[in-house]
Amino acid sequence: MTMRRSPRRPLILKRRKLPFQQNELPTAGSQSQSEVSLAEEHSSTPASQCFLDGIRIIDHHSMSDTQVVVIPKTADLQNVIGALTVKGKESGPQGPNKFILLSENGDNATFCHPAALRDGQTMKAEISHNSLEAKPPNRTKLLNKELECGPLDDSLTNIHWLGKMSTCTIEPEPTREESNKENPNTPLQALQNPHMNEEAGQQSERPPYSYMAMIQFAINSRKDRRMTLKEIYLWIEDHFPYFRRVAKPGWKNSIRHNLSLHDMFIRATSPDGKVSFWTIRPEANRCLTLDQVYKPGCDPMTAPVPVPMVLLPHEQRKKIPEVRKPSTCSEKKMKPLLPRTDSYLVPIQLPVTSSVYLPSSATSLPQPCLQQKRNTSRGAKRVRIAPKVTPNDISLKSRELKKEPECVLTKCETPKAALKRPASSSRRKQRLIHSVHEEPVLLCHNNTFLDSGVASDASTFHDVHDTELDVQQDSPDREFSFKTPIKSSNHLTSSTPSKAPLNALPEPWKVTPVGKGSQNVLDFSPIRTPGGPAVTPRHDYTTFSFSSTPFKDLLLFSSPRELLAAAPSKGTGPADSSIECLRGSCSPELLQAGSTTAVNRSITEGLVLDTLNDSLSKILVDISFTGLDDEDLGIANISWSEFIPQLK
Amino acid sequence: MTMRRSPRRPLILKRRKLPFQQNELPTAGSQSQSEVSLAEEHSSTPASQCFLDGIRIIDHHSMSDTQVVVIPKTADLQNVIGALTVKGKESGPQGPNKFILLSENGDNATFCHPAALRDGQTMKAEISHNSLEAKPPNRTKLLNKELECGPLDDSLTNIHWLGKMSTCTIEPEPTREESNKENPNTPLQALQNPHMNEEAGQQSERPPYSYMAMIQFAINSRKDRRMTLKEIYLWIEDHFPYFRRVAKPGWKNSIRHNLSLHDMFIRATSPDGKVSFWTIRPEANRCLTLDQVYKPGCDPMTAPVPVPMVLLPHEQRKKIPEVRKPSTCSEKKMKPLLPRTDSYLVPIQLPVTSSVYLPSSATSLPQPCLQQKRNTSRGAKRVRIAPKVTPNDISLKSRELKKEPECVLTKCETPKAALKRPASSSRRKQRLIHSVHEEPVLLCHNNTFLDSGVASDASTFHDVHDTELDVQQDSPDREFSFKTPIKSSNHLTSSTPSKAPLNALPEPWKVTPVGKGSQNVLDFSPIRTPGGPAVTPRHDYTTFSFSSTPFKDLLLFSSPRELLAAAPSKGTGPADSSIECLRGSCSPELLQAGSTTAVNRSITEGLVLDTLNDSLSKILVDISFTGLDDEDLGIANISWSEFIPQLK
DNA sequence: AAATTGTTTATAAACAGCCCG
DNA sequence: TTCGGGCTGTTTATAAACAAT
Repeated sequence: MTMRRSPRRPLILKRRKLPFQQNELPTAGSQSQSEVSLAEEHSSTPASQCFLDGIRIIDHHSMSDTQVVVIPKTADLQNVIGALTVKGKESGPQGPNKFILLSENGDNATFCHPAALRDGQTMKAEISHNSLEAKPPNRTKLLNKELECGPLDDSLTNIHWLGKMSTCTIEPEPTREESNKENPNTPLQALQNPHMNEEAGQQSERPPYSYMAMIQFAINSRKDRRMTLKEIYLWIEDHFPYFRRVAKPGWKNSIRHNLSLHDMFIRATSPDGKVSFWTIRPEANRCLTLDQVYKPGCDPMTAPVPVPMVLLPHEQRKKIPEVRKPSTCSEKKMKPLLPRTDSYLVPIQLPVTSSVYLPSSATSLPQPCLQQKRNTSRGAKRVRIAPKVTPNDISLKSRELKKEPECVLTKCETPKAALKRPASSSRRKQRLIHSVHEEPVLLCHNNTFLDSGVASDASTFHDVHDTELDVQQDSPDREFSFKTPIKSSNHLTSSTPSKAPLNALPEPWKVTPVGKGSQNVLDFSPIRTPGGPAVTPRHDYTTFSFSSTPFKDLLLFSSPRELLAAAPSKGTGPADSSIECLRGSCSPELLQAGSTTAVNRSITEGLVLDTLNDSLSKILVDISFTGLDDEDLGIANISWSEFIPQLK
Repeated sequence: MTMRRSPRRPLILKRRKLPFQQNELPTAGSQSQSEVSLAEEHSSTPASQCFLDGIRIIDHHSMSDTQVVVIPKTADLQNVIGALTVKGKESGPQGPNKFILLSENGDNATFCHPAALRDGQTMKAEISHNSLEAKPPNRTKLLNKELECGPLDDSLTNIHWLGKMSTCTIEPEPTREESNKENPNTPLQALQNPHMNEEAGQQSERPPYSYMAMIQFAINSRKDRRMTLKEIYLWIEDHFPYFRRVAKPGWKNSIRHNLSLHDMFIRATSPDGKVSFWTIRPEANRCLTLDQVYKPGCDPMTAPVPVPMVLLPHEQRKKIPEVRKPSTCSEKKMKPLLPRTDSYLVPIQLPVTSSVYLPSSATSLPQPCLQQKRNTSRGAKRVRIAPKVTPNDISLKSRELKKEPECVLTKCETPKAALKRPASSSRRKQRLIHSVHEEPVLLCHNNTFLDSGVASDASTFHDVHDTELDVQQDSPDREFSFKTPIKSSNHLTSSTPSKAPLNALPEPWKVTPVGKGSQNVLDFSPIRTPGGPAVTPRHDYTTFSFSSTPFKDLLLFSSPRELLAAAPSKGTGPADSSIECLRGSCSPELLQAGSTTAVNRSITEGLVLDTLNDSLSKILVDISFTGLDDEDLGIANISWSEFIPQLK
């Protein structure tokens, strides 16, 4: 049908580069407005940690190896297990290994975010007064206990786009209550509405979310955070009528494809094996819901975002600076709240005012760093494609900024010293490996093995590290150029098939590399555990108190101390233990599963983080399998030169 | 151009189901022919293991915690490190942790497969007499030391399809020697040859390999097993002129896409940071090369395969049984040597005669298990979609076959007993989780953590395990039916967009579930380490001598003992230690990286295994992060009922 | 400024397992 | 009962949009 034009992903999902401010503004909250309200409550009881269903894990007051697990009566066993798993992994080998499990009677779960508790305990009452979820009230109880997880906070909802949603979803077909069937109404408006700009156009625009995001929205809307495929379909159809009306039926294929592709989605089978649910890997789930991604009443394009990110002292985030080429009118209203920031590079985020996001296209960089036309600086570069460096530059420039000891190691030309682990980013792929030091592992000591969270964790940041290094080293020196002749083929030239190889670029500006020496790429993006909604602040930093390695400077920040200073409290006390974790003492799971305790991040980061999140596991596998850090290994560390003098 | 027909993946890559013989034939080599020759030499020195560049790791004759590493002078340091890494991980925490590194002078590397050593030592001389590699002699030295890795064995080459390749690749353009440019000749034959069936059609058929496979071929053809993107392009163009002639330029996009998508491919940057190479994760690399995938002179469709698989006593593998609907004449000559066997399920394989593969479409199942028309039994099912079970059936049927303790546990309804780890397959995704026992981890004991190869490993097979279980439990009992009405939409109905929803199936047979009780799904597919070419037999089984857990029955086989008995030697002595590894004592990396020592497998398995391989890491991450086996944990095991009586 | 390299999303499609009528 | 079809799930291919170099 329809000529099968080449599948076009929604333009809104286009990646754009949100440059990080790379000047040394300690800034943090320059033109702060007022949006801090969101999730800034509940900073008490630092040794407590909330999980799904309101399960809390508290340090025992006296025994360091023991923790108390408070389990609400309504909690699922699986959530208990999940929480314990997360906690256990988070705590690592040195962490407490005994748990005292207590049943919780009522609603004294004051440790957790109220929304999270509500989610677990009074969820069923939630549905009715949840007008902001914008979900058509029909089909609220599709299955037995699969209730919609209410919005965490009313202030979170009342969203522009959702508002349109709510109106439109109710109107089209009110008769879908009992019919749990799949596409009950696709026949109707399907074809007569191909342009979706007219009467129903507004409501049927393509949502600005990726399939992966929508699936997360759907799954996280459930109390137990699992959904069958069919329910995911329905949820998406309910909340995004585009898919019910105008989308081709292939969108379900895409949903399935995404479920299969991303290993953040895992399939679980009910105990009786009857149904299979799709869940989100708990360590990867940051519990994004649809109502979280919009700030109440804010225009996503211009309004500030609830909880902006911090922990990047110099990096200033801007919302999409340009007007986003106002063509394709269907996009104008579907502004994504979570535009891809800076090529998926997501900094750690602390609760600050929302204004750190530059409002809109108006504000350029506060510190103009010589942009050309687009005010994007080449700040945080994430995808680095074989940066050019010469050894000279390395030694020369490597101490420009931080002068970390590891920097030198990484770039060291002598193979012996180069026993670093291959770099890996927190992206899905793109873990750069410096081929000199391919597999540094030498040790087989007892539990330094897979357990070597140290090495694995460090490698997670290795990429950043490299980034900074490579940024500094930039000299034109290449042995063989990749220059390929223009390939005067009469059949398509570009290896990337593109619709218009003709230069029809509306905005011809380009960015010049600026001040490469002062780039602060923050690569760390800890992953939130499903301990209640994302706005829940984390109080418990005690799980990061590892003893393994001495504290090392975070390579991620131009000045880690500065970073710490800039971090606006809310658990700054244990912060450096968490940073230590970042650097070199956490196990991979800790990074993955245990980052619940990390600095509070904005929910709006979630979607972006999800990408990282989904990827992190893959990279961490590699880390686990490919390399262990040669340092921090303790006993099993073997000196290479001792054994291979001829290899020196 | 060309109307942009919807991208059509090569039909040859279609998955087909190669049913496993599930009857109890101890068989192993029923109608054995003669193809054992390939890699069956060098069964001496069982404690030696070869790695890249001819590096060998040998057990020390007296000290159990020590191994001797023999390093040829030509070996790269990185390969040394890689080998040690692999070996170390393979050995696991209990393995030797001391290495004596010896430099090897000449060619006394008798432990390794000759081809492997040749690869590492006399490689440069290899290129010239390597007519079988079918690589046009021009452009043999593209870069400094990137020499083509010669064919492992002359008997491996001389391939049907490759023969065509060699003739055609030389002919088209002899003038590409100096021009390292990218598409020097695409202009010429590009468009006038769109149907590729005529004069140059034969040589320009689409190769039956996936992009992932071809990239592996390319990278592994290099001595150092790394290639730049451009070299990958060139290699593929040289060896598969289809891409130079008829393919749309988008194929390069696909190459890049595959490189990014599969995390088996990692990008490494040269020490000076100038170039970035693409490499294959060493643990994931089974060193497949193009010349390995064809048996000398065998018709891939009908001829037996060099080293068939074993370790599945009852499962009988057939080559693609059907004639593969001889339409689309371009496919007829491009028979894939490695058809997708049984939905990517790859069993362990032992060196037996090739006849275990059923020759062709002629032979049905040796033990007719009531097939309908197609002789496919529902034997090894890999993708299981929420089979229905009733609790009654569980208890009733769960002991039908094996009566493993874990089976009962897995299906147990009481949450306490259900502390199993979520099931996970060795596919890319599809790790089934039984939601009751979501995160069984409770322990935080010292090195049982990420190090818990036991649990992780076990979980790798959990899926199979579940498969068997679920097979037994099959009763119609469902609470909510997913039945969706026929969706009388006038716009496309099927959620999976398909070209012909009209039932134009040439073969209308369907398979009936047969003898569900006697299914033997072998889910284990150890991954080969880059220790020389895949044909190299592995002698070293000592690394599997773990002490952790008592031997447990392999859930994978209906009778593990039988399986062991059926395994035709070649290291059967340590075989059960390896099986023990399979079951519950290996660390994930051992599965992943250390399976070098596992039973010898056919090179032809490689492509299929690659898929698993690429996936395994992802799954194993999940395993590492999500669950640890509650049994085999030793000290850290915590009784749930002890702590949560109220959850009982 | 343009081409190359790399990442990610979208869509189509083939196919397998499972269920149901 | 079997069979066919629909749903679910996995994987590959292709196009495309970007980003970074």
